[in-house]
Amino acid sequence: MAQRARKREELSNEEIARLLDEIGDMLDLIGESTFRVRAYHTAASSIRGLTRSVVSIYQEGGVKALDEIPGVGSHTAQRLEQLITTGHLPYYEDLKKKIPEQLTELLEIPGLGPKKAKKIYDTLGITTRDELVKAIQENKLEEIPGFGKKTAENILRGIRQYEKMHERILLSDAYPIAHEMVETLRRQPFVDRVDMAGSLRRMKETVGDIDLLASSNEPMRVMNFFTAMPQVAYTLAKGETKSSIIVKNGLQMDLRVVSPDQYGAAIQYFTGSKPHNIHLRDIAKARSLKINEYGVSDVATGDRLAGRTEEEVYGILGMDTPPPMIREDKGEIEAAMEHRLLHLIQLGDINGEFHVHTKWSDGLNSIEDIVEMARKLGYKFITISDHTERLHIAGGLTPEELDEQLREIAELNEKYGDIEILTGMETNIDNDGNVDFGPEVLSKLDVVVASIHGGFRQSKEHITRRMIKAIENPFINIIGHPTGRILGQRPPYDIDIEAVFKAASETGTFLELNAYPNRLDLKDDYLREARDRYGCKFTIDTDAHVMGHMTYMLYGVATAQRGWLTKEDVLNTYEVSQIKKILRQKR
DNA sequence: GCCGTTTTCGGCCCGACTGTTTTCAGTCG
Repeated sequence: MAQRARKREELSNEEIARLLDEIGDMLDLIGESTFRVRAYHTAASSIRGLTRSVVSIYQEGGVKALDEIPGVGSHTAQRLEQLITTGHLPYYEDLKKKIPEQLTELLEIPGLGPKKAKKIYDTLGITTRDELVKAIQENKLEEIPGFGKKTAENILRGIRQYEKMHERILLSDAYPIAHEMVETLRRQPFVDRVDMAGSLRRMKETVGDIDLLASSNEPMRVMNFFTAMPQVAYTLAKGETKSSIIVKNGLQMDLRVVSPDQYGAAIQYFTGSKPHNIHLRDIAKARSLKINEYGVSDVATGDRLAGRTEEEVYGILGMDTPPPMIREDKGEIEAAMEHRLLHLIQLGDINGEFHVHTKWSDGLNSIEDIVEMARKLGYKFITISDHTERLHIAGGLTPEELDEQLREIAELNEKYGDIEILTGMETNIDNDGNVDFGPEVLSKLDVVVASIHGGFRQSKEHITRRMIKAIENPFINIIGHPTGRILGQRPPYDIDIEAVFKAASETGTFLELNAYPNRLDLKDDYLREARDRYGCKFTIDTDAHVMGHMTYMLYGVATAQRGWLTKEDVLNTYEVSQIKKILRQKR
């Protein structure tokens, strides 16, 4: 009994979201109303964005509180209650009996949707990708009415593409490629404007593909150029306004071309997100307006009213223009309507950072290299924060080595008049919540970052206790990468994040937004919640181990923007004298 | 299934491209 109760308690938001997504897919396969299908996916997506666990929301506020989650209505609320209290969901289990186990996996193949998947299953009894590949190779698929050789080929290619990279790729892997492509297109005389669009322009931590938008009076020339570039592996679709290619590393890249006077409407449309656009269209509709990628028009007269610039499109709806990074339909539309959008932090606001490694521990550069890089970035300060001794694998510093390092930093501070080098360390939070050094060592430093580097599988209570003990340590200023996730590799450790926010806020401990592209930890939703509900303050740090990593600040700031952070929320934007004063206040 | 400045019922964003189709369904974003 205790075992079952414990199991139920551990039901995570991600598990619940996956279950709802799966229900949506199954309903799609049996031909249910697309609106009902969408409702399940919307609910799943909404739950993924929550900072509080659905289980605790239910425990505190019951079904009513569940119903208040956006996109979750009374039906789903009741189903969630059933799931939470009994550990079972008969509705889901009944659906599973109707639909073969792996059939929903076929929906993940690009180019294969619910209708075709169902038809393939009904006629050939196929439920897995392997069976599907075999059927295509034996030319069985093209015999199905409505299918042909081309369809079979496309599905096979879709399967290969899926197998090659069904995971989303890191922003930092897509961004430079897209940037180069934009620059190349921009140089062509027949191209008017080009920009990144989609999740890339919104700077999401991972992206599924690369969306580009161009304007031109000669769209076909743009498309011919685009699909003939040397990077193209093959062309998925090519038209006058839209083309899709797969580039040689397996990434999909879509290019849309519109005429110059439609650019604003198009960049708005193709930036998304989808929920943001759907909400926007809803508002337009209520005002008898129609928005598409070519402009905003009056439904009654058909007159085109806006579309040249993005500001025009939002303006005609009575809204300010929300920055792309927050267009997720998480309140930004209401804020834009009421002219209360925040002025978000900008890359140029960053005066320096607090978490950089050198070859004193596991970094590759000298302190001086790092300082030179910081000057190149226009920083007013930089912090050297190497690992400490008990993190052996990272060549952590002993107290004696630290003293030596402090002497070197003092010399460099003499040498450079235009930048200040702060002394620091990234110390390890051990299994009991203690760190390597005591006050006699820590008090020598300007900044102490403390992070968890092991024991990821400990219980939620244990990890939370460790973390809070570190937060309560008067010498610890910053908690490094607070959830420990590595995108695409390791989930966050199980921690009571709200307790962490609360303790950090109460003690004046900063939470790091680690800008390293596979961390971006804290993530966007957490940043916003920590600031709005608990009044937390943050630092943005690259955790650079090579000086080139320091340019990752770009991704950190973008994530901060996605978390609605302003300059005031982030310590890096303050003057050095203020920073030193603020850091001393905790001791 | 969700939701409310037309609505507690009746809507639900909108258009491009492809393929197997003689007029459109399926898929995608």
